[in-house]
Amino acid sequence: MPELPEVETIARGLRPSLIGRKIIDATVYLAKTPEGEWAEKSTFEAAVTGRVIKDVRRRGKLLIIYFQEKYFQEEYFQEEQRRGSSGVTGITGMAFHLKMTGRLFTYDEHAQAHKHTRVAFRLQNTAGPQFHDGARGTTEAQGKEQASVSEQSQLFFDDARTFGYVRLFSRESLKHWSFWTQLGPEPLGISVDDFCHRMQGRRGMKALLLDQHIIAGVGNIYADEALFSAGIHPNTKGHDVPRAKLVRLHAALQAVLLQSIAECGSSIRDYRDAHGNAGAFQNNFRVYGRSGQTCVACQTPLATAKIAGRTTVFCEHCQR
DNA sequence: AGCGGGACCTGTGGGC
DNA sequence: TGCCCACAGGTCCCGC
Repeated sequence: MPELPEVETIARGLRPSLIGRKIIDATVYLAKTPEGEWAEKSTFEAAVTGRVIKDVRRRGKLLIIYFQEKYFQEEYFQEEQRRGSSGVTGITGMAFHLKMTGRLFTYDEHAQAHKHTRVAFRLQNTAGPQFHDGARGTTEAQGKEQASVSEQSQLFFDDARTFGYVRLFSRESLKHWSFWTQLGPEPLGISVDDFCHRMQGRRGMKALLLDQHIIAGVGNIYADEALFSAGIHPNTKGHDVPRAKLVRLHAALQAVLLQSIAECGSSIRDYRDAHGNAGAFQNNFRVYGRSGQTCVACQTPLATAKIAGRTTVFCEHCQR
């Protein structure tokens, strides 16, 4: 379920507890969870070890952890030299796709991996002078002393249904990751003109909204909610929708996404934010999950159909 | 070209 | 209580 607002909420929650932390080591519990050119268990584990987290961001439904780059870090250079040319140089971050049931939680250092833990990262709080410019004189002994007193924590990637993945990337490898290169623009940043242009395809409106190449980050929940809000039938072909209605949809989509982010996302079954808290936007659903109930606007019973491969709930009276 | 359907998964919940 | 099965859904892929 994590769609744009949920992933955004997770990123915001993780950011303060991850930035500046160093990955002490990682354990891959499910071999298929890492993808891409550094997917093999021991390669993945070696490749993330020693990285310092620079930032946590979102792109579409992807949650991205950026690492500090090696040329800013003498320590990195030494570590990569020690590893030799094992093909793990140049890595700039890792991208998580949570799919339906993926979760990213931070825990204290004593937490144990459990049934659904797919990858676990042990983290060390590296806050200290050795990471400031011109302070590379820190000795190994000082480093060890700091490590022993600094706080440790863990980041777990849990995923009951195992559809989720994590992928290490370098600047170069991103160019060859087609999902990344073909990802459409962010719905919260797209202009009205670009949005209308992109939504004028031959396919049905729901299929267009769900297509990550056209716009990134919209899933079943927010597609249904935005279409209801704009009064558009999910099966209407994009090129048959008048521009005025596409303009309304652009505003409706942004409004529903922003409101959901403000309420920390929607919690249906699995979804929890980085602190294990449920979101509240599910209380604002007007069509999603309301099959058979009446339309909040006209009291007509809501219709349910399989559209673009998804269960779709809509109002036949309000959406045309 | 676009759409439907299958595959990938497992926890949940309704029906009996 | 317990069993069976449909269902949930993001993405890719295949075939019509």
